[in-house]
Amino acid sequence: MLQPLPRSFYNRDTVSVAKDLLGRVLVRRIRGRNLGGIVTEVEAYKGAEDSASHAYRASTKRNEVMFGEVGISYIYFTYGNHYCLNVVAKHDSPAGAVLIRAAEPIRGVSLMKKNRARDNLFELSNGPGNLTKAFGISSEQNGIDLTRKGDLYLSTPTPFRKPQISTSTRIGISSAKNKLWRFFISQSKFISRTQRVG
DNA sequence: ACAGCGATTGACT
DNA sequence: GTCAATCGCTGTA
Repeated sequence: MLQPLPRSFYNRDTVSVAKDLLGRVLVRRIRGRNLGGIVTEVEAYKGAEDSASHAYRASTKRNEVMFGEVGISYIYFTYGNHYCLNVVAKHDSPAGAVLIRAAEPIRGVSLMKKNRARDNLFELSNGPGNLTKAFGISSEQNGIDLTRKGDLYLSTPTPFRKPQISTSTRIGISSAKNKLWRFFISQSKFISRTQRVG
């Protein structure tokens, strides 16, 4: 039985949580079917100290969960097309979240292929927008408590070995480009496209 | 009220 | 490699 990661897991520095999420499993239950994927790529976003973060300025309708309790999902809509999944994670700071950018599908692959209208295993959840589409995640899942064993949570697979981690700058941002807050499993083939260096 | 653009993607040259 | 799609958020008026 896979138990959700506890609240304390997310009550740490955002960057530490981001790295520690690599190799964990994302679980999604949708209409009685289960989907699962090993997290392979993440990015950390902080608050007032991070100009690339949605929480760089004050709390708004969109980013309010980033200022709230840790272990809660933060899902936003972007580029008129895509949803991105984050987990609120921070310690002694007002806001912070980890963007889940890619995963290796391990359960419910056929449904993911249907959701993505694609057959290639490596293209199902290789990017934040693709991942949410494969897992059937939209703004309806914003604000979910990921420490409860519900329709969406993160857990530790068995067996679990801490993966080797590569680091880089974050993708698609126009400020704070110097921060090395993107982390991914070294050599993984399940990484957002053209970003596999390392 | 409105212009500009984004934590992206897929199609195309 | 390059670029359009698409709409909600944000800053400015």
